[in-house]
Amino acid sequence: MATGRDVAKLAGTSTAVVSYVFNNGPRNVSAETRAKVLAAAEKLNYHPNALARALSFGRTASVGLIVPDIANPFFGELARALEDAAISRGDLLLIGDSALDVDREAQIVAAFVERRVDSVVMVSLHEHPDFSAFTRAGIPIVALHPVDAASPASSVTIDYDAASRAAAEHMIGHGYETIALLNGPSESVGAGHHRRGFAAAVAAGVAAGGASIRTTEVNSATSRADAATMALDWLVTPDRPRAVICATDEQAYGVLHAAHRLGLRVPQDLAVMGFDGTEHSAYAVPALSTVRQPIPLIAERAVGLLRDAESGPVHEVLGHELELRESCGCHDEAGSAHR
Amino acid sequence: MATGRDVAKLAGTSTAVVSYVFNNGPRNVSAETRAKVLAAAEKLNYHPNALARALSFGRTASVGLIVPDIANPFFGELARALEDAAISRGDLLLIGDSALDVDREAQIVAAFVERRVDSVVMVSLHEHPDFSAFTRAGIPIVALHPVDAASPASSVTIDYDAASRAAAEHMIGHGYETIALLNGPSESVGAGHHRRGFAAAVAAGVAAGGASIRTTEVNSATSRADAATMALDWLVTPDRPRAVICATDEQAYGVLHAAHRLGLRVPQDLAVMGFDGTEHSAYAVPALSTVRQPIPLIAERAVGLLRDAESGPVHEVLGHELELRESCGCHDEAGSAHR
DNA sequence: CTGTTAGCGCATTCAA
DNA sequence: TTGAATGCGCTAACAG
Repeated sequence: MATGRDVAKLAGTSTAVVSYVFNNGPRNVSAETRAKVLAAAEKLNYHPNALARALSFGRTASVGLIVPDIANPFFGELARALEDAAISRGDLLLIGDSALDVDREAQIVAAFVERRVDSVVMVSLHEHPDFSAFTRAGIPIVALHPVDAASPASSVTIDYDAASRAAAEHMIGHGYETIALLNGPSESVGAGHHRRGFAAAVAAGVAAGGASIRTTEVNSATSRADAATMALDWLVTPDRPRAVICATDEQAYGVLHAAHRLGLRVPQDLAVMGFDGTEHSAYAVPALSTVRQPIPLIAERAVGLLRDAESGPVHEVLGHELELRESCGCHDEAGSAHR
Repeated sequence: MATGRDVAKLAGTSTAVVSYVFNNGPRNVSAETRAKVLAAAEKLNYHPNALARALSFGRTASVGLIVPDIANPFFGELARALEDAAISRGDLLLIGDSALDVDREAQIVAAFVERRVDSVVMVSLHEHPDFSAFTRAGIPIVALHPVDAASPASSVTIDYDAASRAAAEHMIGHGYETIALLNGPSESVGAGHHRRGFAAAVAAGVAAGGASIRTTEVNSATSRADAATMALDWLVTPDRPRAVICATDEQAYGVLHAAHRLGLRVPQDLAVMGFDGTEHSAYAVPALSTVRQPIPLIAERAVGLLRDAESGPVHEVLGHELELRESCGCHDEAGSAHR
């Protein structure tokens, strides 16, 4: 690869001028020499070495993203949105997939620190993540899930408790009397929020004098495969619930599949509610009712916080939205009337 | 961040020794000083600066991956598999999402070149990609789709023509007499392969004296949203086909959704075949019959080619597999008998 | 407006 | 076995 020196030599100038040209500063360059430099660079296929530049400049123009599972479309959409935001700032987004493996997560954290990413956006596998590797390196970090008050990380999230509660209240409003929460692994990051939101909705329903509701919590990994396997056993029993509220869309897809295999009609025999609200949820069979997280907004705010990150951790809470479609029993897009 | 000099100072040695310790060479270090260096590094939270190291060493220990759409689970799974392969080599995988946008693709290519990734794995948006930015920089590249014979890139693919043909032959074997190909955009990268494979199967069927088959090709973007929208209009007409073969699973999901909305039963009223075979296809409603690409193998071979990439472009063709489930009419996992 | 030069942090050759 | 010194490619302060 050609270096700045090669370009300078060919253009008959110094390396400083080459630098000035490619950075539009900090010194001015005459139009004539600028043209010569550009021509030489073109001819030599010169691309400034970002490593050397970063080493000198003290900034890598890159932000790291760590997600638990890049094969989950929710994180795919998130990565997409963050890349949009990063690129429009002139940064490169480095995506790391921890693949639901804590060792892998640690490896990626280390790799990002060593590569001196300017900042990090992270969805950790841990309930109480250890951000010290980043903070000790002076790398600002935004978590996309709630963090401890004492944590050095900023966060951008929706109000999970409220969102879960809204989902549950909606199902209660449908009049379903046996409702199950299909939660993530019971000690997983978000499980407590879904549990609390669900319980709050039930308590409020009872207080309001509604019919008594039987509830249960079951668990599966956050994947459609696990949820389907689990649901295939679970929903075959005669005391299966009338409605299922899932902690993620992925799990909801698994339930939808299991219901189909078992010959259960959704929503007539089993109502299903998801959580996350990726674009895919609209194209499920049947269309999945879900709680939509505002992914583009989350991405935008996350990089926004990174930009002016000097002022200590900030915690932003964004709004969620109930996306009501067919699977919960609201709309009927498939023909036969119900509800 | 602490530097090697800080560590050397605290350990009472020179920076050279620090380097020797962290690289296990090229010189030996006495156990005693080694311990002192390690202790000092630990205390200072020393992480070697990968940029400086790369600048000096001439190697960044990173491989770039460019995919058209990271929100498509096929590419998510691919990224996952490639990250596995890269990490086991001690490399970091940089994932770039071109988001189906050729300008974005060009930006990522430039960013990877400037960051001097050691090699690139790419699924281009172009039918005839221009790899010159990489080749002129001496960066070896593996495409995961067929490339021109004159191309400097290696490739790892399945035989798309044969795979498409196998899918079509299977549907013909079911006895469906009106079969449509839901292809990608007609000038898109893989459209020609699917078209040829489909045509070959039909011709072979006719030659074998089978019943005459009416065929059509329709097109949509490679997304379930587009496919669903398109199918909603298309399948409502009385002359809709009995079977649809899709160029991607994403499009098949869109068809499944549209069929549901239109009250068409799959496979009784409409048989559907996908293509790609990600894990998700097994959990569709109904389970999707599809052509499975061997993603882990593709990933492994891709980084394998990168390792010993000095010997000019290599083209590997891997095997595909027909994954027969419910949507094509083969299995019935949902109760009522048919076929 | 432009050239010279000193780092940025690390790896490594050459001396010791 | 260890230390001093040089270079990787680029930026920016310092001199012209």
